[in-house]
Amino acid sequence: MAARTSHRSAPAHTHPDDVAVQAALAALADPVRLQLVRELAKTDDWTRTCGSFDVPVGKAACSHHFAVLRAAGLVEQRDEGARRLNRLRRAEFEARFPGLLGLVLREDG
Amino acid sequence: MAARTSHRSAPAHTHPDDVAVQAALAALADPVRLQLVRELAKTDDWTRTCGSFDVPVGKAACSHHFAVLRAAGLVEQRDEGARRLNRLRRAEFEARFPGLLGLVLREDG
DNA sequence: TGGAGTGTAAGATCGGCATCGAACACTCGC
DNA sequence: GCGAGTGTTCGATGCCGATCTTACACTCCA
Repeated sequence: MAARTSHRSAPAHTHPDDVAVQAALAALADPVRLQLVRELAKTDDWTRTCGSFDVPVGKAACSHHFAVLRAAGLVEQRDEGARRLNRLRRAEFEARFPGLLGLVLREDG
Repeated sequence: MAARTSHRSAPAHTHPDDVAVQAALAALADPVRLQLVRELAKTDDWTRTCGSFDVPVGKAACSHHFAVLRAAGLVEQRDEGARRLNRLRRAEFEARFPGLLGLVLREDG
């Protein structure tokens, strides 16, 4: 199994190509998830852990939101030791839904 | 009151500029509303009435959905006699959320 | 090996939204 | 005026999703 840092089962990912427009919109229509995506976009890939976000919800809810973002093809997760690192799938998502990520990351409401 | 065809109170409209991204996404994340927008895009402006859509819901729900689309700056309505005609606000919405309407109107899921 | 830190899973609760049925308002043609 | 057609509003209902608490699994480090 090569150089795996973790023995935890890797989370199931969905490629943006397999995501319906409606699912993508629904994923981004939630305020908490919107904040997660925006904060995630501000930092480098594989630097933010699930619990490092300043969201007004508990860790269980936060974990749930990341599962939704994963299913929508918006984020990718990788285990590194006890932590689960995240990455925004900019390129793939942009290829599937051109412009959508840009709209969401704009400053204005 | 000039040349009004109707005496019914005109529905309240919201300009896309006053709509938050999240509200726009939420409006389009519903399957029925998505269908309404798509069908509306296929025909000329001011030709479709509220009840002329083949949606799997009653007229009360349909009326509600049009109110949501109106509040999201997606459609404009105009009374003409007993009927309420609709128009997709392509240009204004495109100016506010570039590319979003195009994504939604694409053929693929 | 034990404790701290991190994330997930399960079960319960709660609120919001989509929907419906019925009643009402308005317009048009007879 | 009356009936048909069209659309909105109201109240009630049902369901899905967001959230919490608790418990569990896993990793790291002392």
